[in-house]
Amino acid sequence: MQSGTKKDEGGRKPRGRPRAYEPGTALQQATEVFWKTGYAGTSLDDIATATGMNRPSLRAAFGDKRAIYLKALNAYWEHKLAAMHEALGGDLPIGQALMSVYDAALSIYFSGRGRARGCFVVGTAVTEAVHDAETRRVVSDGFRKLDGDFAARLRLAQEAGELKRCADPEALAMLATATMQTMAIRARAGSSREDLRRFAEKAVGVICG
Amino acid sequence: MQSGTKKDEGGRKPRGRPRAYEPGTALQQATEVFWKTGYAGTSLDDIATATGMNRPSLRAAFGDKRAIYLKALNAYWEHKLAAMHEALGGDLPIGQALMSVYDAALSIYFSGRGRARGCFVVGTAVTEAVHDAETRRVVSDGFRKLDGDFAARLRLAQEAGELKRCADPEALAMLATATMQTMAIRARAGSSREDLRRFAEKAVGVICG
DNA sequence: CTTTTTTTGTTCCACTTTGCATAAAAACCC
DNA sequence: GGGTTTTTATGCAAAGTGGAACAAAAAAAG
Repeated sequence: MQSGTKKDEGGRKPRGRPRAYEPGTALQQATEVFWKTGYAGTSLDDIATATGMNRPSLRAAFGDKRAIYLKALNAYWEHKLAAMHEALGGDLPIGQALMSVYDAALSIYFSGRGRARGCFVVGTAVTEAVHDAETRRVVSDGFRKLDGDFAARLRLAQEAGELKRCADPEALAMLATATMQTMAIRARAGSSREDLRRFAEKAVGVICG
Repeated sequence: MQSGTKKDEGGRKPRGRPRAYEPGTALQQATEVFWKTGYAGTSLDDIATATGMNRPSLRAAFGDKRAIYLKALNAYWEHKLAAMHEALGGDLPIGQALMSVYDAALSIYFSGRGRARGCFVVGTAVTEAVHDAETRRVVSDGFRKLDGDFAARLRLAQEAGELKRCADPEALAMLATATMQTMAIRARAGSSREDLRRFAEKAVGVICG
């Protein structure tokens, strides 16, 4: 059944009629729709239109609407956390490392055509988190990881003498996450990318101050 | 038509059959439902059940679904901003003033029965803000006012010597708003009230630091 | 070429949702 | 009490939504 990719990587093609879509691309297109109009505001017809698939194919590929959303949510977190991790990973000074994180975040928040959609999690999953336990778990796990990545990097900076001895890396990490979240919210509320970047610079100043 | 309250405050009762509901209460009950399941996730039947009204009465009283939501959103902002303003207004030291703001926010985020719903704006309106211009305007106006209130109070603190001379009140104000927003998000994602309050104390320490 | 396998595309069904139309009810005014 | 006004309550029609059934299509395997 849901055996993931049935593509035979060894060159041998699978047996039946070939798929008219690419699962990864289709999930990405589904994500775009959810991202813009939210989980409840998106219908399967909307997703079918966006992917070029029809509903039975959608169901066969990803399951029902909630399953599609959860797959989109997990894929988004994976992508986003990888981008954050990479931006934090270089050997830049802590302030520049944080700014590269926020620049990466802005690239995501202002991606796609049309109005900025901010963060997929903040903009859509947080709404569902109250009444959907699985979504709530995925959301909180993701933010926990984000806090953890920031905290680890900030501890490193503190050991390197870039931060005050009395600073609390865990608290600063949550503020770093908060900065990212407020940028996501404000992007969705209409703030310009330039304004948000200026704010990020000031926030980094306070955090590293 | 939509002349607002038709109640004759002078004691004389209005002409027709009396209303079986109180508009303010009904709007509050509608807010509760939207707060929990979001705009798109709430049907008029849900609202009718929550208010005890039937749909035609709902329509006559508040208009269609979007109109009900916008009224709920405006009423929420009014209440929330008043609470924030009042918490900031006392003559407490800046750190305590900020904490009383966050305590007031937590009271709202953890109000009602069942799981914490966080902030109505962050939890529901932000989702709609991308594709609904009016919602987007109301959301951004509210956050702008919040930033402004924080900034005014922080400027006062700076003049009183409670903050460093080099501090940037506008930037700190946005961080103060960000702190509130992250608390709203984390409340909805399942964080405990105690954890959030501890985080608020640390955030205040950084902001006033 | 036929069979088998897998996906596609059409169609249908049950349910929900919204808006409206219309009747019934409850109050005041004469 | 009868008429007027305003609200409540019931019901209906049209559109939307999610799910599933089924035949057609496309490819490999024999």
